[in-house]
Amino acid sequence: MSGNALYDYLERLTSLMRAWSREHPLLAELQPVQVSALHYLSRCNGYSNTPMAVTEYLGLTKGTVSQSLKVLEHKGLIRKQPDPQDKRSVHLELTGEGTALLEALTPPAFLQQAAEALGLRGEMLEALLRELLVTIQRQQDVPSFGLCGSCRFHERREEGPFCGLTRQPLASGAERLICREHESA
Amino acid sequence: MSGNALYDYLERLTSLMRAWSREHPLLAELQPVQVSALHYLSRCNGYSNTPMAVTEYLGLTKGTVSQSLKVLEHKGLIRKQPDPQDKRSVHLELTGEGTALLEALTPPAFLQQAAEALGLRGEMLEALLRELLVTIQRQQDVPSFGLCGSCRFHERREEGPFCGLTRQPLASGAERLICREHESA
DNA sequence: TTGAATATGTATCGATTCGATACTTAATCA
DNA sequence: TGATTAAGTATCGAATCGATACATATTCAA
Repeated sequence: MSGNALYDYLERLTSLMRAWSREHPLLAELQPVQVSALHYLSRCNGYSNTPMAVTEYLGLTKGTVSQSLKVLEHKGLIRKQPDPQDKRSVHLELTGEGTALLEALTPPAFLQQAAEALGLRGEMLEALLRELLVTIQRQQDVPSFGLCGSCRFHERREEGPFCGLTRQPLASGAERLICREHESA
Repeated sequence: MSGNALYDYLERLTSLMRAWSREHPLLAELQPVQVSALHYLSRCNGYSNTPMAVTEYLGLTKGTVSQSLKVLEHKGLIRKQPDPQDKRSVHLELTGEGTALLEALTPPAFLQQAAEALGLRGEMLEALLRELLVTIQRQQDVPSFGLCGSCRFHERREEGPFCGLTRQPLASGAERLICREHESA
C-alpha cells in the first residue's frame, strides 16, 4: 500500500508540470519532450550529448528522438557537430538562444517556491528522491546517468579530474555534468 | 540552486516511468495519458468522474480529453453513464476489464520495490512529497484534487461520513477517494 | 585483409495526442 | 422569457511516437 501513494503523488506532480508547461508563454511553442531533451543536453558532458544518449535518457526510440531533435535544430535551439573520431556520430550543443530559453524557465518557479517554503524539509525531500533514484537504478539495471564526479571511473589527480574509462583528462567543472557511461562507485 | 536538483530528479523519474510504461506488455497498446486518466478514474468519487474533472486533473483541454476517453471507451476499459440530474453531464466508470488492467500494473513494481527497500525513509519521502504538493496548491491557487476525508466540507456524523458542500451523506470508504471540489481544511 | 555483424543516425508511414475552433444541448440567471 | 454560461463532441492541422527500412561507418573474427 505504501508505494501506491508515492505513485499517486508522482502522477499528480506530472500533471502539474504539464499544466505549467502548457500555460507558460515561452513553452507554448515547445513540446514537453523537447524541453526534457533541452534540459538533458544542458546538463550532460561531451560523451553524452549524442542522439543515442538522449534516446536512452528519455526512454524512447532513436527514430522518434531523431525527429524531435530535427525540430529543435530547425528552431535554432541546438546545433549539430560531427564527431572527429567516429564519423557516424554527431554531438549536440545548445545555441545561445537555447541556453537563454532554458535559463529563463528552469527550474519551474512554482517548484522552486514550494521547495524554498519547505526549507530544511525541502532539502530532505531532495536527498530522499535522490536515494530513491539510486535504489531503482541498482535494482533494475537501468543506465544511471549519474554525475561524472560520483562515477567509479572518476579520478581526482593533481593536474585535475580524470576519466579512467576513456583515459582522458577532464575539464574542470566536468564533475557536475551527467555522463551516460556513469557507474556507481 | 536547491529547487534545481529537485527538478532534475523529477525529470529523471518521469523518463523512467515512460520507459517502464513502454516496455510493459500490458501497456504497450495504451498511451501514458490514457493510463493517467484510468488511474484518476479509479481513485475519484462520484462528483469527480466526469470528462471535465479529468480535463482539469490532467491539465489539458476538454476537446483533447474527449478524444482520449473515446479511445478508452472503444477499448472497453471505461463505460459512460448519463447524469440523472444534469442532462449535459456524463459519468465515467471503469469496466471490470479496466479495473483488472489497472490492478495488474499499479503501482509500478519498480517503484514499489524501491520504496520498500527504503523502509522508513520511503515513508518519509511519501510524506514530504505530499507536503510539497500541498504547498504548491496553496501557493498557486490550483485545484487541489485532495482526498474527500481531508476536505473542510467533510463531516463525520454518527450515521456516517457527510459532505457539507453537496449536503449529502457519503458512502463508507468515500473518505479515501479524490474529489474535484476538495478544499483544504 | 576481407567480410559479416553491429552501431549511429535518418526517412517514411500510420495511429495517436494535442490545441484551437466551432458547434449542440442543457442549465442558470437576470 | 431570453441571454449567458457550462458540458460535451466533432473536425482540422501540427507534432509525437513506434515500427520498419535504410545508408553509412565501425568492429571484430576468420
